[in-house]
Amino acid sequence: MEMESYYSDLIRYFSERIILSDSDIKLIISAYEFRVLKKKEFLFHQGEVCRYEAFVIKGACKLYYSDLKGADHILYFAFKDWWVGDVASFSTQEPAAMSAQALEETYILTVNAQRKEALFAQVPQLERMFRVITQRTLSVLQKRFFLTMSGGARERYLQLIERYPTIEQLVPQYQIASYLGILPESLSRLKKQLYEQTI
Amino acid sequence: MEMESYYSDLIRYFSERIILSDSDIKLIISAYEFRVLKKKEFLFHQGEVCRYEAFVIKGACKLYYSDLKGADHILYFAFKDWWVGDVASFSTQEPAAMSAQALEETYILTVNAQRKEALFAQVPQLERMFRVITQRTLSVLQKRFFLTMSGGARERYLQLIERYPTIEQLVPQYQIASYLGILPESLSRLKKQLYEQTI
DNA sequence: CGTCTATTTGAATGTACTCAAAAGCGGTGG
DNA sequence: CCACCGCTTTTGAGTACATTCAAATAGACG
Repeated sequence: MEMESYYSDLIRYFSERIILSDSDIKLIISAYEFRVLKKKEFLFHQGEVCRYEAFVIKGACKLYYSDLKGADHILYFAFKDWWVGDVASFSTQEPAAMSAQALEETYILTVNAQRKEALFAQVPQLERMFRVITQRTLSVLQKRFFLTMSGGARERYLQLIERYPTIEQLVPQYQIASYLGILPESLSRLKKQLYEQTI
Repeated sequence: MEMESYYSDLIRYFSERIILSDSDIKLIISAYEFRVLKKKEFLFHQGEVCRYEAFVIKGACKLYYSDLKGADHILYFAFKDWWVGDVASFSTQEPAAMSAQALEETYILTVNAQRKEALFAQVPQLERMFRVITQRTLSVLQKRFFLTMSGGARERYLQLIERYPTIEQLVPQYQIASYLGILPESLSRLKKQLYEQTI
């Protein structure tokens, strides 16, 4: 796998959403930097400024919030073609509300706020594209919020494995529990209960 | 209060965020339509397309999701200077995940998707402004989600009245319970408990 | 004043949590 | 290859918080 092909994933992602000229593509490639995160390495920590927004080429990250009691709450897992960042911290340079950590060796393309701003000035379609992406992200989170408010852990778990059937192969069970907002013990009991019903 | 002054609220809101020429202002005014929602009137219903995005001039709306059991979950209250809409439904014309209803007589300025698109083409700075607004909305919801995951109802209630000290004068208690994700009975007990601790 | 709606209170229930310990699994080094 | 270690998952017992269902009280509005 050549360096070039890492960028081709990003260009493909953009091209599926907006029309790009050859010069646009050159500008994009020069704005993003390739980087490898080792397993358990952080892209940014909660409480520090999120200086980079990243596009995942290969591997996986988790974005999570650690509460005052020390419990972690996973906002989402970022696999191939997902974005990793704290929107608020990245755009305002204030401390991040969450951390981003690689679950395995992960290849990413990163950009800092200045470069992204400059890129928006050079390729104005990107401004529109990122607005649409942010709208979709907001809408997905709204639905997840409603699901959390209206249902119990069982419903959240069932919807998760329906939406991402392979998730249990990709991340350990205690991380899934953290995503669902329950303890690993509770998820274990939940799965046992579901299994017993199936018999 | 003259019709003109309704628009002045919107123009002030925009002018605080981006630079507008006189012709920009004229375009904005011609894109938005003034409308009054009577108490309990809906701007859009869950399951139907959200055809209008609205800016609140006076009054208040609630945006909420009704779950399968018939319970309501308030996403947010929209007062003066807030936006009312379902971002996903408005932009894709798919069915809305929530409803928007006036809590009292409410004055709004509305725009439909076509007009908003046309306005973006005419006043490109707006595209940027709405991207920033959507980012902030996303960030606020992320924090609320983390609060919901990490804390109990007491913590959510205390943070709400700290952030919006006047909220209890503006909306009835059962609506606040719905916002907090608990039943009115639970909120009643919670407040009693907090009051007893104070003595 | 009377009716309708909102709030409070009570008792029993349920879901997920806490604390604790055992069992399973995977990798490492002897 | 197996024994051991650390980490993950499972299981158990007791607890906490919010719910459910039901009824009583308080408030708002015509």
